[in-house]
Amino acid sequence: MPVHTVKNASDLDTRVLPNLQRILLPNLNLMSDAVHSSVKGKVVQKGPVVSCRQGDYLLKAVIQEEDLQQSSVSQQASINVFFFGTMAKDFSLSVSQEMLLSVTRQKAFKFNFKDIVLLAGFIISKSPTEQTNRLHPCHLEMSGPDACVYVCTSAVSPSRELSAVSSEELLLFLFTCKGSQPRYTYVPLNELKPRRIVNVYGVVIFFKQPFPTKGTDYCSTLKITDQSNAKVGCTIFSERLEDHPKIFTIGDIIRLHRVKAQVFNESMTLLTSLGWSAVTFDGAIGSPVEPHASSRTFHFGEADKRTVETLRQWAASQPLLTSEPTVPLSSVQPRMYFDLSCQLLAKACIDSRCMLLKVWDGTKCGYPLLDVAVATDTWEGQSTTSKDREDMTANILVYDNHVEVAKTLKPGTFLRLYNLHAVPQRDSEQPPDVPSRLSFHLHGGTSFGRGLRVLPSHSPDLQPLKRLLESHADRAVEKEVNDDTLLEVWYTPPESVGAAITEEFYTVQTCRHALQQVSLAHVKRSTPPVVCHVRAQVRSYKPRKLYQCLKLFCPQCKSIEEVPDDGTIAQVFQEALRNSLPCSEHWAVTSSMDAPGAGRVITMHVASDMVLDNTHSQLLFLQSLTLDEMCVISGMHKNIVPVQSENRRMKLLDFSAPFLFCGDKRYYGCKRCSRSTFVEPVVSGGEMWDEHDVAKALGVQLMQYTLLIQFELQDGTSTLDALLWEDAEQFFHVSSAETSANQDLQDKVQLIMDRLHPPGSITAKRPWLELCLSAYSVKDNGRNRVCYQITNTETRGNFFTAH
DNA sequence: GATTAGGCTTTG
Repeated sequence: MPVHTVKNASDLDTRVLPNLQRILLPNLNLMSDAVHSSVKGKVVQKGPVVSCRQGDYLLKAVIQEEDLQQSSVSQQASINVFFFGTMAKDFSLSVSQEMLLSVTRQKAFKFNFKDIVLLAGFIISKSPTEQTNRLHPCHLEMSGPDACVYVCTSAVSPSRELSAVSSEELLLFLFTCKGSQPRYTYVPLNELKPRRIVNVYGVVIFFKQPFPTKGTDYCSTLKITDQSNAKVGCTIFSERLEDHPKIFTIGDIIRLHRVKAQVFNESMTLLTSLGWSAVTFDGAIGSPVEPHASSRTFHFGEADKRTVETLRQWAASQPLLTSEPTVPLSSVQPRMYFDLSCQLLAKACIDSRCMLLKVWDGTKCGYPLLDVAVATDTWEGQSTTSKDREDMTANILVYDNHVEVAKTLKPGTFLRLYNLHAVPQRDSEQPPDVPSRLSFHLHGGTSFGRGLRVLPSHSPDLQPLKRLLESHADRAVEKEVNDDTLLEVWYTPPESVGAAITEEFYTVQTCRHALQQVSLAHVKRSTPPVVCHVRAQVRSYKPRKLYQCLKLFCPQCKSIEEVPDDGTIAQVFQEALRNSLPCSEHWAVTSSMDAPGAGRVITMHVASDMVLDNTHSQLLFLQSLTLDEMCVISGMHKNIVPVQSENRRMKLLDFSAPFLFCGDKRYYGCKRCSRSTFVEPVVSGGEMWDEHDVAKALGVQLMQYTLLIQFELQDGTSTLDALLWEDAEQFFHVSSAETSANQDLQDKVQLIMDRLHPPGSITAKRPWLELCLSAYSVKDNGRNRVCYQITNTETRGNFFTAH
């Protein structure tokens, strides 16, 4: 009993469930044949998913008949629908409620951005609330195995009001709506109301590592605040440790979705509710706004980035929120409690309730350290011997609940230990003037945030520590100190040693070539054309600014162009304003309006064949508008072609600007292969046009978006420059065209590049990649040159998937 | 399937 989505509203009438009889809601009654019928309507109300008895879920919605004659009884046009079980959850995720937007200009009218649903397999029951809610005398229950829902989401469907709207009103409307509604609204922490399910942002002012509860879950407790200065405790329950928010330090920023406000001990608290999610960010101004997600899929966009940046700015001005820096070993004083960032060198089991961790942070403790005697064979990772390093390694006794986490650690991993205790161990025979040796304890329990956690290797606050450790490792190499442990640990890529805990990242070949792996030196000696399998690391890549990887490719003349930046495009629009004399085409209906406050007349042309169509599917030609205005309008309307006039005829803009705007997407024509003169578009009404149809109708050669990156690969035998181009979409699991308009996908590509080649990383830290390489010759100035391309390869790993 | 916990005034 699934919830299906369809693209076009017309599919609900024609393609979907053709064997069922549509009943108009006013005609529906208890005697109607529910088995062979369907109903259709817009979703005018959607309630939350609530859990009811027997562990079932329930969602109530109201749908309203659309296809009504004026005379219909309005009370019977809207009906309560109850969705049960997983269908309730699916429905809640797939469907949005009708949004009414009104524009006043002499008269008010409304536009309905709504989801339309087609329901079948329902049970018709008498509505017990007919008298109170004044809706349909029946309600529908969607619960049985035959229940199914088809949804057409976010269709801008012309209400009667809209179809009566003139072009001028449409233009005005488009200008009045500045973009679409935000996906989520966030409640300031001082405005929480009990029992409400909310989304919030906050700066972490206290946190505890997750600990097992007496129930089934782990529990994280934290306290957050925001610009309202309200301080709110949060309790997060989840069975899986990895689902808990990844908080590393006070001052980190957290975004919580679907948490429930509740009063406890007279203060407001937040509690995870059904479908909750948490995303955290580093709190430092200027560090990349990279989300650490607690769920595998989440939405993250420009608005989130701005919110995080604003919160960072605010937090920086609050002295109490700036995170206590971790204390290096060199600054540790006896008896203090402190947080330590370090690298694990070795570990040993003392007993079931105690483990010994040997760590270093590149600094030397000012106090003599206690050495804990452990049998050599109980160490994992080598116990140390070098006198030099003995002064720099600390032995940490980890107790009770922390043993569970400590057991999973692998030498080489970067760690943070919270509320570590420096305990002076006084030897009774020691003279009082001799300083006592320090030992370090991570006591049992989670009070004061006690605990330990693995730091991701790309964590910004790890970078100073890594530089320090790297310099020690380098010095050890220079001095040729025969101390393999240190070097081995340092040069073991955390990606492999810490794989189980931190992250996994690798590539796989998707081709069926049964090829033996060869070295890069071997590839270079081979005669093209040839396909090879190699194992290599990324030494460097370019362009480093990833938006520069996105190119335009003409399938006709094979040329590759940069994607013009907004400055260039805005310039083309400005120049076109000069050619704003009215033009008329016999095939178009033209209307004009004053641009608000700009002393300019904006003209809109619609192909006459399309005038009677659904406004959303029309191909619009707009003249005399700026790029900014175009961006606002294109967010609301599919298929807009910017035009200018020349000798009273309509003409396309220079091809440095997109010839077509479709929502967020922009499409370009090839300067060489497109007709510069305007071609009358051959249109037929009713269809939804895509960029290919529009290009064809206008005589434009459509440029394809493509990703192009040049890698410098290395494997110890040689280095080699290889392009990632034709199979780049497969490699990154994205579509180039979608990526051009979608911040999430751009972030995804960036995230993958950061895994392939972590910023600031040394060679040993970069992952080894299994790659399929194609070598081929190209003519370059009359000479043959060998080129290499990464083909048939895709990345795998737990990088986030945006949706 | 609900429940869990609700910092904290540390200690091997």
